[in-house]
Amino acid sequence: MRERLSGIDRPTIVDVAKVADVSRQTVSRVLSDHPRVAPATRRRVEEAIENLGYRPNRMARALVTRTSLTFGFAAVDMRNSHFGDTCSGMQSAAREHGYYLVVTELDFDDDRGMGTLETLLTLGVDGVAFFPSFFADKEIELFAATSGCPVVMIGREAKIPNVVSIAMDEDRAADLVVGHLVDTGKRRIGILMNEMFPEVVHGRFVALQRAVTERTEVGNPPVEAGHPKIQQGRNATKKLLTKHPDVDAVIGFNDTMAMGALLACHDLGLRVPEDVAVVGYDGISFGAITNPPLTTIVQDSIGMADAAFKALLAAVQNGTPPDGEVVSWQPELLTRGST
Amino acid sequence: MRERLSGIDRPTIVDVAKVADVSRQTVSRVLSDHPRVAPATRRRVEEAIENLGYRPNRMARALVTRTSLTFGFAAVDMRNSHFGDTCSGMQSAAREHGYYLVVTELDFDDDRGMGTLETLLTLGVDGVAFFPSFFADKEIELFAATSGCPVVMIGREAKIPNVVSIAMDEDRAADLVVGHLVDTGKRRIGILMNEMFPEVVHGRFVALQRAVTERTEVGNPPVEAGHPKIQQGRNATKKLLTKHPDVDAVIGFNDTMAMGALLACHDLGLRVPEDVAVVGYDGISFGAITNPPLTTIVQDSIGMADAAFKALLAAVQNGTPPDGEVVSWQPELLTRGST
DNA sequence: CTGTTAGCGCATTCAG
DNA sequence: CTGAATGCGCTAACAG
Repeated sequence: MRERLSGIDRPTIVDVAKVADVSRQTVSRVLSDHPRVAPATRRRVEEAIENLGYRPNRMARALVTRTSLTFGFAAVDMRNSHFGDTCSGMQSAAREHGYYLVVTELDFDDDRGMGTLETLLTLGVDGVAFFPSFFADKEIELFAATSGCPVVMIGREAKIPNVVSIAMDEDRAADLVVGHLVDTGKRRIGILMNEMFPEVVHGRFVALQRAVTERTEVGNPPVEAGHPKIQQGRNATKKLLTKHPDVDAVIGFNDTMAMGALLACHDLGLRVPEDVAVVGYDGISFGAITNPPLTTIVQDSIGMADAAFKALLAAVQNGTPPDGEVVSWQPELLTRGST
Repeated sequence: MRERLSGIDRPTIVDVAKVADVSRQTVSRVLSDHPRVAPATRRRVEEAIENLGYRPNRMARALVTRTSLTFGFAAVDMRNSHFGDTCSGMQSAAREHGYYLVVTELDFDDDRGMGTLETLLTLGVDGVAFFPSFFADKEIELFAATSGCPVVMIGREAKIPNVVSIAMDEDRAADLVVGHLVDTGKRRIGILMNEMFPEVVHGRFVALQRAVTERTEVGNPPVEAGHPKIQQGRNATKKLLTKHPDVDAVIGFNDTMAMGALLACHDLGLRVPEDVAVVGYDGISFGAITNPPLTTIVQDSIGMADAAFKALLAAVQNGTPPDGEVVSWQPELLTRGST
């Protein structure tokens, strides 16, 4: 037997069979809880498994069953709380159902990430869930068509064949945010946009623009863009407030940018929320400790993760790929000191 | 051919061979960049691959080569910045070297996580890196002995056979923190400990206790424990400061707990750092936006991730398992407004 | 209830 | 330079 590079070889089903003095097939039956195995035989096999420290090789199993009980998950940055929460949520859901989650990060600089999703496929996952970030709808459609497994997209509301889309209701979120700002007396609202992923940003941007136009007297809101990070949010806010000194409220694409806005206001000697109100999106836990604490749109990451897993599971169990279904999720406004 | 549950079947090497009118082996040679393939043949095969959208099945390949070009990574919570940064760092390192990282979260409530590491193995990874969190040294030793692949542990300094340990120099970190506090005039230092993972905590705790005892006049420092979260840090700090009103500095097990300490001081009407100084561990980015900004011990997550990957790669390439090596990493103190 | 045969998709011998 | 056989570890289908 060729040895693994690492030295020690793990026992195989044959080793177990030999020790238990049965055929491989019987061992296989014990492993899969097949009913028709004599109790005594079963015991012998289980003992052998225990003694040898045997663990079935899931790759070999998947090769023949064409099912790995594994789903893939991908996002650009697991440390981003919304992505991370969703990832954790899917891990839990998967575990509960005897599934396993293979997680990988998408790299914008690399191959724009599509190759990473492909690699996930070659690893034999039964389905894929991911945050589309910088992918175009067309790319996703092509991927889904050739993937040979169910595909779930989280965070963008788009009707794509063979893809289930799970996303927050951006219109509702925008109405909540803008409505709240207007209710608290704000009249000139600026927006901090994410320049990194135009595709995903689009829905949120359009919704915000509509809500601002509808609910305030000034037409199109002033916009600055930057990467969705604290420092970039800070810089973008400074530019925004310098160009438009009448702005009395800033909406950040996400909480991180909004945190930057908080810092920018401090830099410029503006009081929050008296001079400028600040709102973010996501509801990350660190929003509670900023000064003042951040008002934000909370997405139900866990609920969405659960829905994503269920969609994948249903598709696998029914043997039918998903069909352009869109699952809409309701946002909530968490009001804190920054507004 | 049996169909996948999901319907569409992905093309195999045989399909490519048929289209290119060659044998499977020739396709295999093209895939592995074997030199002795006629240019014309190679072109035909490459075209067929392109047209069919063929991607090699890594499971089948791993089964015969006994190498998956995949490493496993596990930690309790990817959203924890230090874990997340390390994970990202390993992803990058892996990508650069043609490797792939399979990430999974350890679940304390489940099986205390060891089963999760086992599952990683059954997935066919060539090596495993993980944060030991709640694992005992003995458990890890057993796992490493039977894993059949190199094992790297990050975040605990322990000499375990067949395991490379990559960890921060806790003594040095403790000296930096306590030295700094003493230098700024603090005399009565309290500690916020992590009650969740006694094993990993131990090293940091012992180091801090020693440093405090050595550098201040009061002997053993007062300690409160809680989960490594903001609210738990807040509660623990309140208890600590109520029981010991003379405490003028609080060291948090990590930044999150230290943030809780900041809130607790605010709750109690204490000024930071005048009345009570606060220090954390990790150097997470949100530490920059607290009020006041958090002084913290910064670990070089990326560097450690790189070292972990390199250790795994070296072990695989040399065909020898690691042998209880301990790689020590130097901490740095990032001084900000909270001290 | 248990064993035998066949083959999942691929790479590694060994022949031509 | 290319093809045919063999087997990685496992399960499905069929015998008995």
